[in-house]
Amino acid sequence: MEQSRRRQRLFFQRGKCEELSWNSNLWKIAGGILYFCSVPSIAEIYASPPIGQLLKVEGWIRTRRTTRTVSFVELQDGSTLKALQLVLSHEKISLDRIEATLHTGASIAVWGILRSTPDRPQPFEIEVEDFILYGEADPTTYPLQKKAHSLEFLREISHLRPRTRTFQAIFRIRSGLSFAIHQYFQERGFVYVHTPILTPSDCEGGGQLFQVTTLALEALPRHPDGRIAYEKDFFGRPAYLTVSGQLEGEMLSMGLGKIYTFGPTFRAEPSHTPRHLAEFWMIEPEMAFYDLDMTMDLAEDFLQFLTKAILQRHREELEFLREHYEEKLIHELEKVAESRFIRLSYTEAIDILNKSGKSFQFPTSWGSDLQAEHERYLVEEYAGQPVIVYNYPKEIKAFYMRQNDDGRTVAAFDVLFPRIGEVIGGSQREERYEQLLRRMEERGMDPFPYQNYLDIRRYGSVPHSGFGLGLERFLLFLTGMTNVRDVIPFFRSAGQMA
RNA sequence: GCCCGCUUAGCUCAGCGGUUAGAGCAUCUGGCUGUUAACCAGAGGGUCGCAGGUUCGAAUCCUGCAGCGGGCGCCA
Repeated sequence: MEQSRRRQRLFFQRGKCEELSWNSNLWKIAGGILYFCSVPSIAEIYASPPIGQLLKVEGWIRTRRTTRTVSFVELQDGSTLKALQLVLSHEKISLDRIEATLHTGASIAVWGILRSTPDRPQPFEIEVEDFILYGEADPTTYPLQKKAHSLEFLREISHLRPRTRTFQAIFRIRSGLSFAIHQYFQERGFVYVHTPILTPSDCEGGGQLFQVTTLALEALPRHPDGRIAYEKDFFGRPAYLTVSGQLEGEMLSMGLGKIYTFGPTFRAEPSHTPRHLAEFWMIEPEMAFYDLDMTMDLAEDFLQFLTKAILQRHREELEFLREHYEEKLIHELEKVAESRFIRLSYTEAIDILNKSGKSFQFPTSWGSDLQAEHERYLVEEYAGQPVIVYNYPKEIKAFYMRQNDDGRTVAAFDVLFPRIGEVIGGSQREERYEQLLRRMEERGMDPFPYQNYLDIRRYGSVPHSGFGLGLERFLLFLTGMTNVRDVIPFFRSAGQMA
């Protein structure tokens, strides 16, 4: 911006005017003098309006309103949720040309002077000298209109929904959140590591995996006994898409100290809910020498840092989403950013639920997992703010979580948020070789695929901990959306590839 | 995987056994002293998701299927 404005102040040679083309930033005025136009984004114009200057602006048409002598176009270019009003005098630009081309969704470049309009709803507008059409948008078939559309409808046109302010706001917040996540960890000495996407084992045994193969599915090579001949597959053995980078993250943290992963994760579970995706993004920090309390402190500080970052850096987007989707959005974010999370041991949580006087669909008793209705009660009725539940019964948690001295609980924790439930799950890991092996045997797990994972307990093992944050679920909280399909650009879920 | 709901014009929806299926917005046409979801008038636009059944008669009732949405489970 600064550079292009300086350029505009330079003088240029006299000469004949070039034909306007899409990449032309020249403009001829009376006398045949050629000027360079600056080509600011709409965000730059709002940040520092170059009133009275000749500009070239490019974007997509949001709406057009035509009166007898003049037409108004609202132009958006993605740089801000705000639109730029263009004024087209029918004396300069024929009404026929306007009506033939300037429809909602069409893309154009305009040249014109920025005029201040202090007595109008918008602060300024472009008095258009001329425009060119990049791409038309036939109004009889273009799906988007100037009126609001349902999120369900927009899900069917995932290639066009980035044209809406709703999705511009969401994807800007998603971008800002990703940046803030890196910022938080980088400023605190964490190393960003890339754990593999292709994995050899169905680690954790729980989630269903997507199998990856180069074998011809219609003619699988088989052994005489009918087994599939995986030695002919690409890796010489079965391969899958990762369901978590945690096990590799632990190995990396045993050398690098504090690490985090931030990447895609794949689950082949046919869950038809507003909270599940087959491909989603997860952040998994893993810290050597961290116990459960330190990790819960980190998780709370992390979530508050991210929430504050979005409040500070994405006010415009939050205001838009608050106005159109969730009245309490900013209020909720501020509350989370400011107040300490309530910490309850699992045993305390069960006690509170038992004494609540509520009749739950699933009864609460020590040893059973907390259901969605229980989490909702704890967060929304009991605490009124985020809750961390820790020290769960070992039977309902994963094999790698560290056993507590009581013999019946593990050092696990979940962070429960208003509206979205569990946003973080984490634990101190079992760093003692014998205990880990015994846990796996109790569960009937074959330790063979976990030799490397066990090995790091044999050589220089240390107490360590980590957690996982589901990016899309946290984005539900930050944006006020209620379906994870609306916070990822192109969703993949059971039976659907947007 | 289990349960519930929805599917009518490009979009959002009304009609829920009885003439030729409606509204707003969008589109098109005309009008309008610069509009702000502009406004005013008019026009075009529908195999009422698909298949079958009940009935003198089905958008409407029943069955199956499909798609979408939601609740629960699993989880992040």
